[in-house]
Amino acid sequence: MSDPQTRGDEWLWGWDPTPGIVSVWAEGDGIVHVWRRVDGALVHETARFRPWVLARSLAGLDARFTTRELAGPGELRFVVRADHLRALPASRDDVLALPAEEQYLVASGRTYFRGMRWGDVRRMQIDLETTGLDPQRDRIFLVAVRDPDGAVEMLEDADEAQLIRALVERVRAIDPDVIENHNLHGFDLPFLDRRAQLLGVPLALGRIGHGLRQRAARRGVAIGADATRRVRFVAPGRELIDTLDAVLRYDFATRDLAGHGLKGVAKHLGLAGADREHIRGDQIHDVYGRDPERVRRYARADVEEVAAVSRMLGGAAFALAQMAPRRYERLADAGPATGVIDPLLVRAYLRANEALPASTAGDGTQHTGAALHLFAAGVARRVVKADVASLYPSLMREYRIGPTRDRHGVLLSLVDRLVDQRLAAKAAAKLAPAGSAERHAHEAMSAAMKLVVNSAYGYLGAGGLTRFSDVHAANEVTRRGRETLELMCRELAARGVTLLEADTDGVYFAVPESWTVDDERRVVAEVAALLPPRVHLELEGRYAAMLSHEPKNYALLGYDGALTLRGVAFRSSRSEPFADRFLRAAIERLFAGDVAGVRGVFLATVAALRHHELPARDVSSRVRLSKAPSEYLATRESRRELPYEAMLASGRTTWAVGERVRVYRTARGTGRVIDELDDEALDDDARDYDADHYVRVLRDQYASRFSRALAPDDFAAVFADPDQLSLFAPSLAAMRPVLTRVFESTTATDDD
DNA sequence: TCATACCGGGG
DNA sequence: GTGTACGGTATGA
Repeated sequence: MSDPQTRGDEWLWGWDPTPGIVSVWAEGDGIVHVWRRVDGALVHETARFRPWVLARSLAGLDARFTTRELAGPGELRFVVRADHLRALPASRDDVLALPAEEQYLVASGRTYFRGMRWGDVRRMQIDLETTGLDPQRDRIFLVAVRDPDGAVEMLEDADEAQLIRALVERVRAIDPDVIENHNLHGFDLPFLDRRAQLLGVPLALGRIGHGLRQRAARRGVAIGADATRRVRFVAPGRELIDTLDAVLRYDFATRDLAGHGLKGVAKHLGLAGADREHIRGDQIHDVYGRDPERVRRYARADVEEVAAVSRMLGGAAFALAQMAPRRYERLADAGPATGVIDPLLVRAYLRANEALPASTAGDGTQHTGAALHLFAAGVARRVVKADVASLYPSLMREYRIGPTRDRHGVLLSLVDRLVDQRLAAKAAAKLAPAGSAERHAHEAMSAAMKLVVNSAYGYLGAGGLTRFSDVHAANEVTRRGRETLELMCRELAARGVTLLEADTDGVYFAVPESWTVDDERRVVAEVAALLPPRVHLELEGRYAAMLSHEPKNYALLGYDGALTLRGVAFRSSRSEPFADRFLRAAIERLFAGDVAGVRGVFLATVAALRHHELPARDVSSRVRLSKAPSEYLATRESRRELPYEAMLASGRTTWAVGERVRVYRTARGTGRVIDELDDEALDDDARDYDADHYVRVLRDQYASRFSRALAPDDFAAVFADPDQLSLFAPSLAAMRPVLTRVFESTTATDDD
């Protein structure tokens, strides 16, 4: 038995040093194909392995099997082997049967990409341009391909079958380890597969075999009639990577993306060219007919942006594949708990010759969530946000909270190691030159480690899904979390701050007028010193003012004047443009202490509505049509609904379910549709909207966001009808925003 | 009004 | 032989 240090390393990285594995493929027959990059060249090796499963008992099993009994109290204690996977039982409650290539990786201790850098992997990008989104009806007319060295080529052919053959030929000639695109698994591959099938063209995109295989995947596409069965495609010998998965993971950590589409993401990350060609999706084929060069520029930009997004964000999955015993493409879309941590634990227990627990449904214990407090509502000045980074994993490490059935403490060992090695990776990244491959590699490793560390708590709470899940341990983590948050709040309050809102791992508070930045830092540091050593409280942000409305619904004013609105009360895609502008302008006045100014904004908005000074677009809202025309007509007599009435009144009698339109209410009580795409429509703007209705909307749905910020009488005066202006005008100048303490507001949020 | 189910993307 | 989260929106009772 090896020493604890080595053992812990093996749990995290495996043990077999074979370098350069870029793809693994195994069937049930005990033959495994391994493709490796050796000094840049591709080597294809095959090896034998004996398929195996873990079983609770040997009852009913044939004498042809070989078996081995594992130690410890776990239920899954017999390793059963056979010449072919077919002869072994499939996965069920009392049997663990991994996919064939994972059996090989777990047993051998090999992983992908040892000794490789992210840039060493040969990655090709492909992007289909089609006449529409439905492969049953639409067709492919162009494919952009980018080879691993950056050369871009357009494949075009009016004969779609020829076009698909040309694509397959290019893939085989370039022979990449990885094929990438944005939404590859959600669009390109299913579309390509369907078209190839309809046209009878073999889709031999892999390194062996003649067509694509499928694997079950929650976030795959529905194939055939059974919509509950979702799959992703597999090309043996290559890894099919969807940059959308990398983007989702990235945004999960940073939460700074407005959307996950390729164009927006590339722009956000600074990867888009200044003259990037844009064409609206439904016009691409039309434009191709008139101006094919433009579509080529567009498709070229797509594959180049995919390559750039992948280079920047794809390193994290690459790093995960150096740790966990699964195919790279599965680690790229796996959930971190079931998809990364569980395989690591399985490998660790088998390495220790230790039996695994059977999956259990849990004992019915409820999972309790984090704490959420609203202490005060209204307007506060000099606001500080302090929070604990990675609170839950820190608590798990501090109090040694792990799954009861994890006798060897593998999960905590993994978390300890990952936290330490992540700090090392972060430090190494800082030392490497900006933009260098080394820095990228260290940052990617750090991102991958963070992903796993932060999901360790989720692993505990995922009752039934993860092998070692333990709701009691998860509850102990959240209990410690609530305790920590309460301690933070109590100690901050004792140092003279005004608590505003606290949620899970962070707290907003206001400091006295006389305080300097150093005073703010000092109290945070003092309170941080009272927390357990591994729990690090930090000053996360400073704001000039905060309008606290409801839990998780607030507005913040930065010291740079930037206004941030959070929560449904302040931002909604359905809100009318005039109302959005009203909210921002009025909140700005409020933060300036200018209550008369708030009324001014209100009065100006009311007047603009009543005098029809605003274009109809400003009062319109974006809605989704969820009923088909026939559906709506069936219920129209009993219940009239504005969006559909607006469509009918605008002469639109047909529409597609799911279509989004801008509508507004007209004075005659029906509605009208605004053509969003047609800027000219502004010119013949009838401005026939129902002004009184929109004044009511303004007062009831938007002015109400100020109810906590003003004393009740003041609130009534500020948002009173314009006719009453003279009554209240003299007192407006004396009014001040208020902050009110809220009592009994503590909740433990329910999550599951 | 409130709870819950579903979506995010691609042409 | 699969399973994130999160915040928003659309839906049903």
